Amino acid sequence: MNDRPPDTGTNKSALVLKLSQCLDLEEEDLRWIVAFEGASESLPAGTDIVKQNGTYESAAVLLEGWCMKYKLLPDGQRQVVNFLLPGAFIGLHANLFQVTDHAISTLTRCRVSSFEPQLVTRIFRERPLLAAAIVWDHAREEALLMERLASLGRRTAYERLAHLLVELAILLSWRGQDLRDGAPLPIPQAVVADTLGLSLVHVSRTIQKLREEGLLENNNNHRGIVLRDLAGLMAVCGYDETYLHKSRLPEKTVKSIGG
Amino acid sequence: MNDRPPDTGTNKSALVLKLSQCLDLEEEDLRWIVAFEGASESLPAGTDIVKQNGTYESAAVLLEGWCMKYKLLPDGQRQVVNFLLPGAFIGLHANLFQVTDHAISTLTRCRVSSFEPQLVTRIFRERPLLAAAIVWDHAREEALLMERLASLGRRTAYERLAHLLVELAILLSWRGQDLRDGAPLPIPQAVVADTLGLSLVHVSRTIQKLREEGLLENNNNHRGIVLRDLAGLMAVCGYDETYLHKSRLPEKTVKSIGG
DNA sequence: CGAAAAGTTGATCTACATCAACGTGCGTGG
DNA sequence: CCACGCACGTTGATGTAGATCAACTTTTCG
Repeated sequence: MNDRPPDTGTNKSALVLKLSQCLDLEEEDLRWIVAFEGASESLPAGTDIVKQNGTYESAAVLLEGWCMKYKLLPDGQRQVVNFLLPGAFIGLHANLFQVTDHAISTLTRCRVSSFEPQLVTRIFRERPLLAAAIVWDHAREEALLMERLASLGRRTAYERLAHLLVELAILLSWRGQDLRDGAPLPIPQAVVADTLGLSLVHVSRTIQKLREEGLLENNNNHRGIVLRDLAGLMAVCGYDETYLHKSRLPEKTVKSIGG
Repeated sequence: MNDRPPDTGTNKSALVLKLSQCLDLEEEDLRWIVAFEGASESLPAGTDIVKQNGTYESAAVLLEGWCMKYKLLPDGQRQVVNFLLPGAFIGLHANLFQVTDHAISTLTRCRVSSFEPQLVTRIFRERPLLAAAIVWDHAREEALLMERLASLGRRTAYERLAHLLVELAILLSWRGQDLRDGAPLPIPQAVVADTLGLSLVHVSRTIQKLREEGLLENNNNHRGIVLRDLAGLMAVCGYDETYLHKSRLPEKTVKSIGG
């Protein structure tokens, strides 16, 4: 799963860590990225960062903690679209759209640092290779979304849950964290339900089942999901990580832009 | 639904038509776009344009006809991700990823014109405002995907179908076509099923129901879906078109890039 | 310590899947 | 031009994954 030894990410910023996955950042790129990570702000769990049908105030980078991006339907139901991990952009669409079609809120205490949306447009004008890295990141987000769609459309509850957990475990492992070390997911079951298109009750039962199969830890303190058998979970859902696109920008793209 | 009189699109290319939605294209932009639409090729219905787990050969623009983008799961099931209408890019990710995580094939006879993927990177370097328009288009695709996810996660079969039909009707109306004029959708029910995460049989029954309600045409020749009452369909699913982002690039973005 | 958030469990219900057979229209080749 | 075959669609009977309703723990936190 990991070709290269995981970077613990203690010195590098999460954003640098992420963008480094697709190309070798130069000194100047790092200077640009520093501008993203200026003054940071700490937000408690349950804070709304972006409100649906609102306007984009500012853009930000998530430095620490977990967020979720979700949509509210007219009848009050909620669909969680994805989870934001450190290094994720928040509200990057500020440059593209006037009105938000989704909401974002924190799942844990978070550190975020906001920046002027114009910063991105300047990168587009002055640093096209770094712009490509941002587009690359965006395209990968979309790839995750497509896979989630396939889950909701064609997988059973059992498979969906396993698939989600494997995905998160892999994404975290890229950041040097490891869910197999007994760290619980900071996601309440109600949120899992709204992510996978299931009812809260059925999520609870499905987790039970995964615990009985020995795939999840049998935690007595009834709180949080703890992985136990990653390979088993992957087998359950026929996990294929192609869609994560763990690969660098093609050489010819870099050449063609960066010259 | 339509603020501006619909452009019939007979003179302008579909791609120009689409990108014009977000900004006023200049002469030079048009020259770049012409490069996308060089020699065109005609493909019969049912042609695979992009194969899953393959490599990106070339990129293309869809000039005429309908395509679908879909994923195949390990167990052979299929999830349709979205439909491509004239003006859509095909395989634009060639610049970003090595391996495809989805497939694309034609639903009708199509005209496509392929171009060197490098063309896009050159636009990124030399014509950032046009690059922004391409990113804008990509972001809008993602917005549709999010809404589809919400459908699969939280809407009933009846609502899902209505929502899909309204969405397609609106997208077509932007191109000057109108589904209410009795034109049938070129989408077989099996494909609708794989789009909405339903079984073929249930799609058939759900269509029946919409016909009984007078929302769809009661076509006797048992082929194709024909709209009848668009407002009724919108009411059924609580349609909110915010996510279509029918708005131009914000002025400050244009200024900030285009100077 | 009390209240609210999070999770569990059981009973019942239903939207949708599955299985199976049949109708309809279209294209192709003889 | 007819006949065969196939893609597409319909219909009915039955099965089931997951929703819903409701009561009850357990944990967290003010």
